[in-house]
Amino acid sequence: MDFETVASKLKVMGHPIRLQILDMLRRGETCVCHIERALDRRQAYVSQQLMALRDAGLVDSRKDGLQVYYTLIDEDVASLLEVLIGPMPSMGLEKIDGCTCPACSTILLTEIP
Amino acid sequence: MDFETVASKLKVMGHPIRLQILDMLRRGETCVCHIERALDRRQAYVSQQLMALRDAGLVDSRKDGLQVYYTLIDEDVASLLEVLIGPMPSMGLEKIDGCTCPACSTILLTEIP
DNA sequence: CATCTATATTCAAAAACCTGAATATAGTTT
DNA sequence: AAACTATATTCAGGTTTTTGAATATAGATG
Repeated sequence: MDFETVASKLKVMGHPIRLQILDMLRRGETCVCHIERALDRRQAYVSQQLMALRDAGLVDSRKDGLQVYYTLIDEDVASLLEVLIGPMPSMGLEKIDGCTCPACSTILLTEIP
Repeated sequence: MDFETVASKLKVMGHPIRLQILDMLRRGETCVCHIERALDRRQAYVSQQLMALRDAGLVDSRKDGLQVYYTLIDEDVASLLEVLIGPMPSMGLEKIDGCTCPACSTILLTEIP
């Protein structure tokens, strides 16, 4: 892997929102709506950053019904984040209210008696 | 260390020439003339990139006579390069002919009988 | 001290990036 | 099929990066 390639990977990562998205993805596959809520950014904006990450080959996406789920596919990213940010936050996705994705609505249902 | 800070560090590293300079510095303290030759870039250009690295707090410089020597001071950088580029190239500076720095001229002298 | 050498800084124009706004698409539900 | 929902894409502007050219500085040397 030449310097040019490595540099462009670092460049894509060198953006606060994209970095935070990558950090979220460490927990595992995450849908767009979830990222949107967690970061409190408009949908189009999040989607743009996800596109950048996809174009750079750092993440991949999978469609399931209306939701689109993103995953880390670049092996270096996790190692880099480990160095820079520390160990991965607890495994599994954190629930966010206001988020309507399947993962989040599961507990919302159980919480409404 | 927040995402903003980490992102700006990655951003500075996300540049092919700066990345290559950082890679060179893994071998140890290196003078500007040496970097200049190794990368075959004009002096002013190299100096500009060194300034960027200095401003970002990744390297430090020390003046000795006419030469200025640069060193890695950010601990993360070495780890990141290890992940991205692989193990550090053989320790100690590689000699370059045409380079007039003390380290290089030592052998040049011994080579001229 | 005049000059040379190694390095640093300033400036400006072109290129690239960032992001908001508007709009498009694909799947879902009624 | 019409309306809705989640996500994607396009476009345009403003700002920042990038890099070449010119110039400045600090230390060495004659």
